[in-house]
Amino acid sequence: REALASDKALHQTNGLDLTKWKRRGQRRMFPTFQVRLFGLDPNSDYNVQMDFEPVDDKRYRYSFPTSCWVVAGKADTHMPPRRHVHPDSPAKGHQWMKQIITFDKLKLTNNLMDINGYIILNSMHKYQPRLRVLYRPGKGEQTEGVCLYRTFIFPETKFMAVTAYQNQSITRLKIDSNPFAKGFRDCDQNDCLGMSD
Amino acid sequence: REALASDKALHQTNGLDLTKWKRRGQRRMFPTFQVRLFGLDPNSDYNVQMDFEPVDDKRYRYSFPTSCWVVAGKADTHMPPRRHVHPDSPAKGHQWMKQIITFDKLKLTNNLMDINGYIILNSMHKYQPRLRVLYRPGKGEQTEGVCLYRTFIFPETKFMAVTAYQNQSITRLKIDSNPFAKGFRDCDQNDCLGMSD
DNA sequence: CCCTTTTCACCTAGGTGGTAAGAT
DNA sequence: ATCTTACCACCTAGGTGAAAAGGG
Repeated sequence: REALASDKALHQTNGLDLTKWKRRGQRRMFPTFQVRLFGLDPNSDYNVQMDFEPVDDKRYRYSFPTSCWVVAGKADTHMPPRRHVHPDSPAKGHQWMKQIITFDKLKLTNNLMDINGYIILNSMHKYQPRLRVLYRPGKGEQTEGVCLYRTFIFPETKFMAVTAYQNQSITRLKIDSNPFAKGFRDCDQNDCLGMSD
Repeated sequence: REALASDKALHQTNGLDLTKWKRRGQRRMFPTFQVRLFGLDPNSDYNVQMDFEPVDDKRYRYSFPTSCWVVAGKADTHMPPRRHVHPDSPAKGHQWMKQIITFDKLKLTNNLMDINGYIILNSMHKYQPRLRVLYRPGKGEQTEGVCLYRTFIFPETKFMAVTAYQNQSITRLKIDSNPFAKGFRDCDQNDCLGMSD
């Protein structure tokens, strides 16, 4: 059951294009990581970032008979972790707090040679997204030059990186909930009778 | 001839949609205002902005017989001018200087009730775009709280605001140079034989 | 009559999973 | 056998001028 919750956040780091080398192998996260911040100093500058921590030292495979992810050996060597800086950074505390922060520009890839600054993950490995809030001391402030930050982890956002979906119910979930996958929806569902359009 | 140069920057503040009230009457500037900055302090924060100044107190109309803009009376009352802050603001001097700054998010409207923060212009009036570079003194700095800025004006960027094109050659120029108008191009031109896609 | 608004087909730009071919 | 890559049809989202309709 725990495993199912993780499954829901399963993401794809699939290959694409190659016509433009820049575009090779990159996909968004879906669902998008969103968060709301409280308690910042309204008039100070903050940087908001995300990174991805390997959950364990294992490689997984999907067992179809049991519909479960099972350990399939030791982890591949991980790349030095990259950080995705939220594009609104830097911004004042009051700007960060006044609305939900959405990481919809964050892109994942399994291309070790990536030069676009995308987050590099190993397929078939499990990851824990992490939120980082950095305080930027102003000029002349006592702590200038020091980097103060705090890390937030939401265990329910763990997921398995894949290049192709392993679990049919995840595929269906994404098709039903991601607007860009509308073309694959069965319009027999009550979805299409609702107020959607 | 001078008038022709202005003509080239002619823009449209045309109406759209209305299904979404938010979307009523707004168009981009084309060609986009672009600029390159030098001589900033690399490690200080700057805001980069644009606004639009009425060139004179006149209203114009287009004389088809003479293919010229002619004065057609006194100017309508202008709205208090809005400022478009470049979305990368604030940023350090070295970030502004390392590449061309493009104002492609700037939108014009003639909707006096606009609530989106778009630039409000009067149709059939002449405008001068202005660039503003604001220096933001850091915390504890001597000039903190004071707003230091410099204004840059490029006379060749003056233009007439319109809701519909008056001059056929402007229409042709835009169709030929704006990628979004590709559907209106005559493919008899040598354009289509070139290395364009 | 002159200008503005609305709607439209046709683009750019880019995010989906399916699918077949490729790689190991 | 298992996972990855490349390509595709089909979407979302939004920027074009043409043309018809609207308004003073």
